[in-house]
Amino acid sequence: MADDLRPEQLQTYFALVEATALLHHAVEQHLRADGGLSYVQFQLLARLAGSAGQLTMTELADGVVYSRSGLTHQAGLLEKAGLVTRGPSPDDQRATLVTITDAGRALVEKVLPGHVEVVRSLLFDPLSEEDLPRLGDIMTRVRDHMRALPPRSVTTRKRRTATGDDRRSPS
Amino acid sequence: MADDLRPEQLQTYFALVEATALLHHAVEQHLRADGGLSYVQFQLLARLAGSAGQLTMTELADGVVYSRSGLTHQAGLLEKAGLVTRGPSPDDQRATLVTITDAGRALVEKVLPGHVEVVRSLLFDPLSEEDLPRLGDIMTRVRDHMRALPPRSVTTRKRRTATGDDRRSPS
DNA sequence: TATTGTTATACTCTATAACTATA
DNA sequence: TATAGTTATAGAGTATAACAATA
Repeated sequence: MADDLRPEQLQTYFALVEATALLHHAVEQHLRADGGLSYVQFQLLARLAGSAGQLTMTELADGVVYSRSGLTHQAGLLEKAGLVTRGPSPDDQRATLVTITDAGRALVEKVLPGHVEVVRSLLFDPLSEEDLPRLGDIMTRVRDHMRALPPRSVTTRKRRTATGDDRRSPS
Repeated sequence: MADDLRPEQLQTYFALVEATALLHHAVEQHLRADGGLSYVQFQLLARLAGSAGQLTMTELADGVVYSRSGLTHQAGLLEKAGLVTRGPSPDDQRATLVTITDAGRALVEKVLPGHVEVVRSLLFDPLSEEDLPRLGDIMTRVRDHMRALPPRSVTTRKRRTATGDDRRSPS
């Protein structure tokens, strides 16, 4: 299992993956139970609430969802729930402007305290005052590094599914 | 958006979430393209390869999957792909013993170098020699903290779906 | 009675491809 | 021609509940 990374690195990688998986899971649980939202949906709403209230689909997608259709789907769900509205953009006729509604803002505000509480109790509680800037600095650097590297879609090959049905039988 | 966490904490949280999301996505892309495996499937195989080659379903599930049926499903896929076998345990007649096959080991070994390369280039490249032990220490502490806290299932409420169909019409 | 695991089922998320329309 | 967005569709992942068998 220690192929090429030093044991130190491997251990760090595993700890990071497991910790963030647990955090993500806990946060999703809370958002679902407390607001009926998935994490992606929460991110979209939070982004809208933070950015003057309305964004175009492309702006909204950036960094949150990895495919156009995925965002269309999520935006549709949010719209159906009355949390956002969609309308044409005055600047660019091709663009769709997504606007957060009062209900959307209210939901974000309702959910936020609990969300923050989960994050604090799980992530920040075990950290010292020194850890915080270190972790922040490190992860910011890693994030910026990753943002810079791949042009957002990494080849998207044909998807051989080792575990998928081989479908050698005719039907 | 700065509800209760200090701006420093919020920024750290966001950086962590985005960086790990990007890392996770990149790793999944690679595993899928190079081995036809999801990340969960890879984790299961790697775990088996590391742990003497065979584990019971419950042991295997620990920390990887969050529901029994989910693991049964994944194990079924891996078995169908010839990467593991399942059989009764001699110790406990209720238990199912999952064993990695030669093909399973081979696949792990085939995929591992690329996996490691992705992790190195995305996560460790931008880190200094000092960052590594700091990150490792911090995330280990966070992980252990999280492992200790919740008994693995956090209430699992009724799941009100704000974005789901309200289904007020009698159907 | 508690635990291990499977089955059936349903739902959510995500992605690909084809398409429309504007720039 | 390139970009913005939608639609249709399909596939993968995960969870709940009901169940069978063993401890």
